[in-house]
Amino acid sequence: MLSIALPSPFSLADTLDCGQAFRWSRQPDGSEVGVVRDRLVQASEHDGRLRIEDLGGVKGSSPHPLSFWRSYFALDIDYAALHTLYAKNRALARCVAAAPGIRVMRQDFFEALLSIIISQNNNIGRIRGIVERLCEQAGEPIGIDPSGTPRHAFPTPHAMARLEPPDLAPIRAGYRTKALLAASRAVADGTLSEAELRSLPTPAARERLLSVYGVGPKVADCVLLFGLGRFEAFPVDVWIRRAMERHFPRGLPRAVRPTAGIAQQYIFHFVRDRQLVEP
DNA sequence: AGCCAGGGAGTCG
DNA sequence: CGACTCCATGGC
Repeated sequence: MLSIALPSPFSLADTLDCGQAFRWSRQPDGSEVGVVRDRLVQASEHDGRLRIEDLGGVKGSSPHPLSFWRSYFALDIDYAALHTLYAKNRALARCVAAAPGIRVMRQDFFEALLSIIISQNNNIGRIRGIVERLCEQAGEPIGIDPSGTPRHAFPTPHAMARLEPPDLAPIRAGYRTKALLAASRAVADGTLSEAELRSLPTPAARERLLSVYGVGPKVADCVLLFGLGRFEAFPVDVWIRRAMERHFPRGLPRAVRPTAGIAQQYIFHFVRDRQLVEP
């Protein structure tokens, strides 16, 4: 079992349940169980520390080391400094006040890409169902979670690429099926390379994403943010904070950059769902 | 029954 | 480019 000292602010529940990830679920005891890459894990927060217990994984995989979790939960990012920056913008300040412990996680690229395609014109409950059925359909089995449900890893691009639309009928993704397969094939055949995207500046990476069928501006920005860790498109680290201050010495402009708007939108939905503000 | 929910593609002017 | 319309599905 791993134990990690948590920076402040941080909220495990808010981070995992705000709609940026779809494979974690809250347990009756308050802990969170989820599938992360090839492993089933249970996480909980106790007086300033994050506890992570590995519950098994696909054959041949091994538990994630502590360094993985630091990156996954963005524990290296100075959110206190970020919140200071956000205080200058009314909308962002409201987001922070509603759920100050949310962190934008670094998730798996391919999982983020397909999950976000699924999320288009959709709602969180149904998104979670489709994602889970997709994993049952095409992902490697892992084992039984504490609630007795069999869990699977997220499908690999190659496993997805050899499917046809009828194969995906059971997941009931509707018209998103075509886009799921197009994106999967683009990744599987190298047309859309994660390594290349990571090597590209954000605007060029966005263009590459937009060239894939079913990927529009919203999905591209979400993939940059959640699947490629482009926090500079979403100004969450100190380096970018400095860059922003250099470009906007008087503070943030009224219109924040597009990707920041996306994260903001996600958090607003979370806030609305919790009925902390008027719809 | 009708509307809509974390969009995007296709088709018109 | 801007303003449509359609696209499956499921919950309210």
